[in-house]
Amino acid sequence: MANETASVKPTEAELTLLNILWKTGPATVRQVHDAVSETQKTGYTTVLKILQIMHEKSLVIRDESNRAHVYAAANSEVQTQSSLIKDLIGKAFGGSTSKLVMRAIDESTSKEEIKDIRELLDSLEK
Amino acid sequence: MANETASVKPTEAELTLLNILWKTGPATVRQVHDAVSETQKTGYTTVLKILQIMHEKSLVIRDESNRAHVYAAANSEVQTQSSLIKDLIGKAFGGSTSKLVMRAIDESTSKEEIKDIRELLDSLEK
DNA sequence: AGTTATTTACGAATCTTATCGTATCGCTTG
DNA sequence: CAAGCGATACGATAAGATTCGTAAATAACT
Repeated sequence: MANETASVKPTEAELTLLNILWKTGPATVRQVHDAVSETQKTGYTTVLKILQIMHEKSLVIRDESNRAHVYAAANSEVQTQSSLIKDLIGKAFGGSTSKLVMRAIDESTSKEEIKDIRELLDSLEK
Repeated sequence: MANETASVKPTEAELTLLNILWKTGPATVRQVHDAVSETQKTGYTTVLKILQIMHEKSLVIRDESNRAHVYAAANSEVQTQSSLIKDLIGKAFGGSTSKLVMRAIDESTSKEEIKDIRELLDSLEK
């Protein structure tokens, strides 16, 4: 029972490319490469290869109707974030969401952020 | 400037062993292997090897005074959890703690956990 | 002491990630 | 049409993770 949708965990390099795709929307290899090049030095074919592998894993979908294929993230940013968090909660927090949250929030969390979180709690309890 | 202390990110298998060491305290390879065997089938030498590698990476310390070396986690569970969360926040949440927290808390979070989190927020605002 | 059991050390085999070079394909343009 | 440019495909390489078998060392037992 191979999972076709949300189960594949992106690697670090893959997550970098996904972040770009979520931000810019569907993009060609060149566009992704240009974007990633602003912060890293990575070869064009490296980006191409990673996108091809991501396509095999169904982490991205691609439109091949033009010569330059257009790639897009297969899952939403929210979906992926949720799955990454669940993974971490399971592996490092004994399955306890509150433990993770308590560890995430610390002195450096701003009052603004605390307010946001409190409002979320309020809305959940209804 | 190689980091001697908190910077090495444990792999999945390593995290499994760390969880055991945090729970039981310092332990021999056999004890760790017995513990891990309750939920997985893993060879004794596999556990040994991973612990040796973790020792090279300074993820664990070991006492070699007896024939059966005694391993212990080099960093506390809290330290490691914090560092794993920071890592995830940086890579998948654009550096925003509140985004992570809001994604972590969902319908499945129990009232009990929500209460715990709320108390933490209260204590932080003082 | 000699045999057995336990442990560490070493290294091989496999898999995955990450990175690129080279080849090739298909347009575009002179 | 031929040459060149921009793209994909393919394969090679190197490093890290994971697994385990075998050998060697040490302790324990009869």
